[in-house]
Amino acid sequence: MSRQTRDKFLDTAEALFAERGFYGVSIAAVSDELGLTKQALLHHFGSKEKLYGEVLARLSARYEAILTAANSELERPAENLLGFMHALHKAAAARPSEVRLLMRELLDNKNRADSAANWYLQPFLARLIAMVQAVPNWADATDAEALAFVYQLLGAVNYHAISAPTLTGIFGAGTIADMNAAFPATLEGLLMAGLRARKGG
Amino acid sequence: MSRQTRDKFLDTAEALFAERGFYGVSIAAVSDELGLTKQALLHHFGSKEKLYGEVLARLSARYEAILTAANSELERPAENLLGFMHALHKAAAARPSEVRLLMRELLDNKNRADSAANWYLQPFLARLIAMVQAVPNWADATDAEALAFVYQLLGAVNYHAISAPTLTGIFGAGTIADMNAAFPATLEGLLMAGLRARKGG
DNA sequence: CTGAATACTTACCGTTAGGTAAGTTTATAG
DNA sequence: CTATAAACTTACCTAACGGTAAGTATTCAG
Repeated sequence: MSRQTRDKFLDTAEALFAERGFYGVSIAAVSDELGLTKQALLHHFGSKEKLYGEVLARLSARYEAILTAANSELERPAENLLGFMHALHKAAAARPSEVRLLMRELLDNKNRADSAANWYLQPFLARLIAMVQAVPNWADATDAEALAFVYQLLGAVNYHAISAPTLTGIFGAGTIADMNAAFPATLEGLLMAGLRARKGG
Repeated sequence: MSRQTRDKFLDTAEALFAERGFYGVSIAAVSDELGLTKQALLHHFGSKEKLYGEVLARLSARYEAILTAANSELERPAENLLGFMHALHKAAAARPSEVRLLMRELLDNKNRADSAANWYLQPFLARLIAMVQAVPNWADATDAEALAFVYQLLGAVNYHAISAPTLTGIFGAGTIADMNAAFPATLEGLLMAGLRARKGG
């Protein structure tokens, strides 16, 4: 019974934090959504900060899983990287609120040394750098160069993921549905062409 | 005299909103930074919402200027697009807090129909779509396809711009300085290769 | 010297925030 | 049947929030 309520709190908090940010959400708003009082929430999590921490930890675990799952074909580095980017895009499209939350954390953690972003991003990015350097063309690239490249792709995926509401407001649902449909192919073109571009494209 | 204080308020508010978001900043925090009371701020701007609106309006005007400035060589569409992306990246690198603020607005404006993002982004994106379609390879691309492409580049630039603090925390200042140095060339490779990739790359 | 406007300040108000204290209800183990 | 613990609630506290009201100090035109 406890597990159920706890998880419901985490689900609701995740959605609200993604939508309005840490300071934009009160613990009363979270508990109201479940028909409970804020003291019920405090009973389970102790404080708002701890609730937020648990939300981020859960999110980090999910990304860890995507990373592990997409890491199958080590003998074909370019395809592996491509597969990973597609998996990331798919996950981002399926759960845009997760990306919104991660983006907020990226913006907010500037002055928080103990931030979640640091420990979930580090292995994640290290792995991606290695994947880029596994591609023949990029074998001699420095970490910084590989990071610059892969971070651009990450930015392309994540920025797109958080933009749907705004873009729909500007261009209408039809155009944005077409854009989303065109996105994976365009991303693939960008990635593969970018990989080849190094050393005489 | 009034002009000076007003502008100082706007500068301070812009920096703080970029750092902590609308709800994370109190008007007292802004005015304290200038050694004034919050009533001085209210005297000039009326309310916190209006202050925020003026900050966004000023920001929007600056981006308008970048757009106009980088729109010189219309006869060479690919180079024009490239020039624009470089200008955007340069502006983002020079004033990362602006990008942070715009990113927050992109996250927050979901339920605000009258949001600033809508009116500053629309002409901005329309222009970029036209620039992509002016490239021979992309002449027959739909708006949605061109948008998908250009939005990936926008994402690459903006995501990178807000990430410096976090990345520095993970990889150290040296590696990130190298990454920043490598960024324009990598972006150029991605853009040009991506442009060529369409229709048999 | 006077009057009005501008740029502020001190004093205050109602609301909401996160959090504590002290119950009460419910389930379960002995 | 009882004891204990977990899952809550009601009541309350202090601090901070955005904002109003009513000043005061300074500047400057007539």
